[in-house]
Amino acid sequence: MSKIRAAKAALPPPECEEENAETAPISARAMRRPAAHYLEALNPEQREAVETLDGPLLVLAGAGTGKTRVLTTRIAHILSLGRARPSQILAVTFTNKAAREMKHRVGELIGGVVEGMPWLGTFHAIGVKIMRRHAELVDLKPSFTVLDTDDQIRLIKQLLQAENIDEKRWPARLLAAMIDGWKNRGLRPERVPEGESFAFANGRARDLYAAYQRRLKELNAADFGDLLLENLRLFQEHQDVLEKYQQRFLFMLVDEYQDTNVAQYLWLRLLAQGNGNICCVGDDDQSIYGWRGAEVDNILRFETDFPGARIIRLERNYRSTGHILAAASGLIAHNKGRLGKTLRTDGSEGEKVTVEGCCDDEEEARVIGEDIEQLQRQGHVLGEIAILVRASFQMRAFEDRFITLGLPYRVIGGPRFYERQEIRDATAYFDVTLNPANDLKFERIINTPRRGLGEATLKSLHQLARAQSVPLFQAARLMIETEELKPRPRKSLADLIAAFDRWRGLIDTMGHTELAELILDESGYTGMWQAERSPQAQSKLENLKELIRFMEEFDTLAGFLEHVALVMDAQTEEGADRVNLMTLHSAKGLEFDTVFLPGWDEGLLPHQRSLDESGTAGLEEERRLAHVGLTRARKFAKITFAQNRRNHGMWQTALPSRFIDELPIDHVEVAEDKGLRGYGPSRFDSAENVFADGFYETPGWQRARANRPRGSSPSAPRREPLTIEGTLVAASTADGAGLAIGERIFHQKFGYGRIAQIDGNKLTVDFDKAGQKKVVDSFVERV
DNA sequence: AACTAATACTTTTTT
DNA sequence: AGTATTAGTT
Repeated sequence: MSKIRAAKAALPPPECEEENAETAPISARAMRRPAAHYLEALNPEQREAVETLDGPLLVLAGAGTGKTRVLTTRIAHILSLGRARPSQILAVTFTNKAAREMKHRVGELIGGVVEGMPWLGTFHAIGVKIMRRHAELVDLKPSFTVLDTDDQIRLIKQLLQAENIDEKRWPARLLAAMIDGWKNRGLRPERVPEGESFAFANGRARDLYAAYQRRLKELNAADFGDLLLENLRLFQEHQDVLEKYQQRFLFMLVDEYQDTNVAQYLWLRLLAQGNGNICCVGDDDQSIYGWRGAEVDNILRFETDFPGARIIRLERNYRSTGHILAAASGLIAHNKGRLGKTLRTDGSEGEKVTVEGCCDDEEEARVIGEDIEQLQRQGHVLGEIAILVRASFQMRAFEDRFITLGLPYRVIGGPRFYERQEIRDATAYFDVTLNPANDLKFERIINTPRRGLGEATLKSLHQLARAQSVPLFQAARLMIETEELKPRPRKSLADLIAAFDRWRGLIDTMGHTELAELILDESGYTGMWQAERSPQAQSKLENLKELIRFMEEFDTLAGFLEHVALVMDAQTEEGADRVNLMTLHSAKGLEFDTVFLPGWDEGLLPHQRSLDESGTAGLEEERRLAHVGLTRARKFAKITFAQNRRNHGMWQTALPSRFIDELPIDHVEVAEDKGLRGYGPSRFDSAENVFADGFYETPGWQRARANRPRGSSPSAPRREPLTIEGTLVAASTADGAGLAIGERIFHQKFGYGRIAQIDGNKLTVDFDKAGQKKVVDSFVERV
């Protein structure tokens, strides 16, 4: 042990023994491996990026060039050289997923779990951590709560009401977005430009922003923007605190640097003024979050911002075949403001990028659905196929189609787990139990489920709370002692207060998961969903169960709540073999063998709104989006466009995207005369297949047959229930088919309906709400 | 306070 | 077209 410690600064002898693997410090464990081991896996540029440890470094890492590998190896290298302890490395990412991935991969490199990297996390998670330690310096208590967007809007609404501002003309959302924008740019209320203040309520925006900040402090709360902006203020106003962190962080690493906003940039720069060992990894060609405050300029200006900076370009692409890479490069070359990289590959040319025009979005879904079935027949794995759309409304056509085909798919992205109504309601209950002064949460659930405490009651509570300057909960406690409320609400409110008091009393004696269940049960919250027989109610109950399961990973209720707002994201269950459906934005950082890119229509892929709002800059960002989409593909990419699209009710005719014409012709193949397929009434599309040979071999049919409880061959693989957004959508009917025309059925996605026609295992159902749909029988249950 | 009818809104998403 | 929120009614 001591021998290893003594050898810290030197390279370890190769014959270093594998003793004390559990107890040895990470750096020591890392040293057991010969240094060359991990460095040899890198190409020269990557290796240079890993070994250039001192001074500012910008790694321009094009798509698929091993960006994460560089970051993780660099961390391992620093540790292995003994240049820093794990706690002296700051590594920031944008998403929890990226942070987890990095932690995992560093762990793999140095052979063990990285318990000791306390400063590897998202900007926000690290921001909270620092702010809790110095809360008083930014006018908060260390126990401050982090507001989610819902709470934020609610608070702003109250503010607008108090100021008598017409919410119709000046929606709370707009102000919330403006405040968010200012925070992203590092602007505190007093610094908001006069002109921008006039964009809301005749120039009152700045004052409202200031009032909002005051309310936050009163509530002992911070919103997401504050986690950065207040942190920045902390560093700016307290030199001693800043210096402490400057000294602590010997090395800084930043992932996805092209996505940083001004506040993040200023924060990073302050910290980097310590020893200057900052390494930013990014790709200006993948900056797609400009609308959210990201500044491409940050990456373009790196050399000026960090004097003496080195820039290393990673241009060897290990992901895509030649044609795909060439098509993507040709496209992105049309952008003006870029640092410029030339991606190249040593791999094969592969197949050209296919382009196919469709007459409308339904045909688009049908064409892609057929292609996927074809691929599946050829033995492709569904999980290696992705459909990347520009806007989420495009997903509907695909979901409908896949449900009809019985093709398993999963939606990635979508509303995040903790953002869902039921999860927020449940956590609001837990929050109030722990902290009755949390007005926003209390207000959220005071009448959920309905307990007769509506607007009128809430209004008088607010009045009393304001008059006495006490939290709502306290006001409620006082009010039930008075005659102000009518008997019924008074009783109801008294019961609620008593219940919360009782739950609070149980915190120390009861296990936190049991307590959570008890709260949801006794409050009537679970009962509320059980009583509702809607397609969503069941999945909401499932989600609540999932929430309880998730809680088990924490020691206390408080510990759980601390993490829930920042860290909890949709659990994307891996493993099950499904087609991936997501937006281009959420596809960044992922890769698939086969990628379908539907909706390359003028007005949708260069999105009209983006063009209108940001002109050329908007167009370039849209082009980067297209580039991100193409570069997700390893072997096969297909672009489609639809001439007609039913957007919001109206049929709109669109031209093919200008980006299609910008693709270098040598690497593109236009799929022609396939246009004939799918013409004619869509409901016959499966019927026509009955006569085509091979119908009984289509994967959809086989899947469906394999799923039939009886009469299927025992060896047939059983399909897992289809899930959407992580929730159970269809479980196979246990007691077999035997459904008859005219029967009432229930479908998890479409709701209730009546069977109109039966064709083998495929049912045509007239749904009460969703209209006529074709579904596979195993997706419905009898009612 | 709860229900129903009318009206507005619809890019992308993290934390 | 569809939903989500709001205003008006019971």
